[in-house]
Amino acid sequence: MEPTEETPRRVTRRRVRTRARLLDAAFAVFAAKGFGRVSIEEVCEAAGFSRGAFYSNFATLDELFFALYRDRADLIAAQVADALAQDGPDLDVPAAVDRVTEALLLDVDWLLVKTDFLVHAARDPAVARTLLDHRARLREAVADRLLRARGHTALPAVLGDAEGAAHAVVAAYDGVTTQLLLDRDVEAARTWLKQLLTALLTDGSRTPS
Amino acid sequence: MEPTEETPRRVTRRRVRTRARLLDAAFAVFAAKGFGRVSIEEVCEAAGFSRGAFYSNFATLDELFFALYRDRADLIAAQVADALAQDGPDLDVPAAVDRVTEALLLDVDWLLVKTDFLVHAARDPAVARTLLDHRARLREAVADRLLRARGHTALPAVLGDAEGAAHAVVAAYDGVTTQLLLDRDVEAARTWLKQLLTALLTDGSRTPS
DNA sequence: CCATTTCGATACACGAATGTATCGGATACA
DNA sequence: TGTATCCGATACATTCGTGTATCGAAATGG
Repeated sequence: MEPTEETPRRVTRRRVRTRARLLDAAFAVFAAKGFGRVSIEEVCEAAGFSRGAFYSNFATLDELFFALYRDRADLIAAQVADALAQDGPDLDVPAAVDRVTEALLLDVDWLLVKTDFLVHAARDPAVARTLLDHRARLREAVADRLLRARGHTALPAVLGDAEGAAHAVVAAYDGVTTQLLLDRDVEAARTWLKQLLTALLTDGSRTPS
Repeated sequence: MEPTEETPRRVTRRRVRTRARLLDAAFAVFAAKGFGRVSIEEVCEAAGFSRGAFYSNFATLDELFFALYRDRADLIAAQVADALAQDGPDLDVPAAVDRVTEALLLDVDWLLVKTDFLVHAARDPAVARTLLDHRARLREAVADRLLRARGHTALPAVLGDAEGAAHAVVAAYDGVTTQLLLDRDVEAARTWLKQLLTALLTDGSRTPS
């Protein structure tokens, strides 16, 4: 199953542009109808192409989906890394929590597609491994950040080391995401996530604001 | 769109049995392949029926899916309610946490189907409302339970009232579920959920065991 | 035990989506 | 600008799933 690079065929400008247009259109269509209910033709139509364009760039809809996820996930990961590294080596956790929250809960459409991908991965061990790796990297970044903040803010309490705390952060994010998918209230989700993270990352004996 | 009960047609024994067999088969097939990738015929084949049986009992695959979710969700809800009401009016939270955790994270297949349903609901406001109601009831049960335990165990710290704490419990459950779908490690998920809930529901200044 | 109703199997027609093969126009490069 | 290559459109064959109509058998109730 080698998807896209067997013979490293010459990448023309036109090719990358149509590929990008296909991916963008696919994102919109997937978000609107769900991966399971989308046909190749719908994606092409949304992109303003015929199926010929699709088969010239991808072998199957799954392959496109995978590429789509990969691109966007990398983008989000970069944004989060940015938000984490924003301030200098010394800092307070609450501010970082704010920034990360904004970055993570930006776009409901992305959450929809991401969840579709999760469902996909849950039944394909190879895909699952990819997703697990992404998550592990995210946790690592968070853990590093928490270690850097050690001493400035109260340490997590019952969760063990920084790695455990990072695990909790990701779990909180996933949990809030689920609710957000149902009620579509981004603002509520953000404040709620901030609250949860605060509860998890600061000593319970100290009540903030 | 009246699904099953227009004329309250006589429910024969045979009918309920085949309906049950169809639902069971559907559960297995949905869990294995995902709702989006399953055809009516596959379900019938798995149940040992022909498509005639299906169309005699359901109008569409969505309708079957909905019925399936409803049945199982009610069942789980009852189990959780049981686990919550288990001990008398006085009690410690940790024990309840243990029991609820066992009830909630029992079967990965169910989590798979439930997530499929979530994806479904995320794009259909009517279905979303149903799911939100389920979740609201669950939260309510948890909140009641927490209120009953008030005074016996340290109150939640930064989450506000019992309702807020219940919200956090559900979020933790959802978060752990996501990870479990990927690594399929039920035991790890259980201990991890217990840990999270403990962190959320007990005063952070007290380190358990 | 018979008559009637109900249920599920079978057969058929239809529509939708897929994949492929071919062709014409655009693009890159000299 | 000319030419060779690449790419996307079009047309076609095929498969797959759906929905319906009909029929025989089993179950129900008197």
